Amino acid sequence: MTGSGTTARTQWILHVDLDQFLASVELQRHPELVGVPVIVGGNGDPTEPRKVVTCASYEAREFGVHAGMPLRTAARRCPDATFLPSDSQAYDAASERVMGLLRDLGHPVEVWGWDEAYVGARVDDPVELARRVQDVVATETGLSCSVGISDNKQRAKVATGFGKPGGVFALTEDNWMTIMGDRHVDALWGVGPKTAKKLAAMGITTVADLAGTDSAELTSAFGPTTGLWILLLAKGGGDTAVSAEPWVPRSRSHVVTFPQDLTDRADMNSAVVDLARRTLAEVVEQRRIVTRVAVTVRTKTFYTRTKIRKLTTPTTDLGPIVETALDLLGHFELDRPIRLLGVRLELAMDDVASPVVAAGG
DNA sequence: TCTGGGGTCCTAGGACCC
DNA sequence: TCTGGGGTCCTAGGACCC
Repeated sequence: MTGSGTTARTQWILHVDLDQFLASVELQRHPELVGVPVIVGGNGDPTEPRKVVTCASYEAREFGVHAGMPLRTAARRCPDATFLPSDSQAYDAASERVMGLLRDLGHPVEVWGWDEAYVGARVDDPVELARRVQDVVATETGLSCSVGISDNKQRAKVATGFGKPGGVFALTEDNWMTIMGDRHVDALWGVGPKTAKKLAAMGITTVADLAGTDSAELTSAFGPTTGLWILLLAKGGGDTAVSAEPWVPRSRSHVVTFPQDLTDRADMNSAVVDLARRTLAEVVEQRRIVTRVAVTVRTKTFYTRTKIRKLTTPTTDLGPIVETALDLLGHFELDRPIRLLGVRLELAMDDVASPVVAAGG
């Protein structure tokens, strides 16, 4: 395919991550808030219990506010912050615009949620491309993004962290171990607190430690897939494929945390029916078929369990889905106050209608 | 001022069949 | 009669991520 004069260029992977995405979208609508702490979450009421921060602006982060923190804690830490309700439609629209701009660059784009995407590109100068991405996004949308550069997704993602906010950073074979070797294993994308603790018990605390561990030791502790995977991550490896194919969801779910715990069985039933109905409506809209139904229960003490059952026949009918969900609910001990209920519908992956091939791009 | 919501993937173990 | 072992399907639970 490629002659010696035009040897295949490196396939670079750029990880594009929008900075403080939700807060930035809000700042565009409320320019008077630029430069002051902004906290997005819940209904925008900082006194509301059982609601958490979805996104904190950099100014709010200075006060120790971060995503996942209860709004009431955030209000205590940063009383002067402006609290705004989460407006998913606005974020959807902003995200679509950005992803469209990325696609217009002519390289495959793999979307990873609202505010992240991978761009795969065989170019000589990935830094130049990264700058161009930032430029186009800033010019067309006013949003700032950080870009990580590498030759696989995981390393590119880690690189982005060094570029935030608004910067570009490349991590490659040449600088990986120099930069990452002494860092704690949880700096790797995919190594969380549990794995880190288990590794620490094995005497492995840094990325370099992990990279130098015998694979047999890791596979016996973590299983054949996970063991080899975290070893690869420590060595700077990862997924090298960027797919522009539209993602086909495996499941659709909704959960609800009640403002006050439920103790009445009839209330629990109606909540589950409502969750199933809403979730199924979205599944049907996507022209998908349900194969399994799962129900999640969380008690007052945060004890959380899920029961799941395969349907005798894949279906889009509400009847058997609700019946299954209620039956699963009935298999829990419901004598304790219930904090959260959830319904997840798992979807048939075969016979998924192929995406319509657009005639005109 | 306790701990949201939406996802994916992997592993373990029991049941069942050959 | 007793025993070994592979393969598959299913559910529960864990871990991680944004």
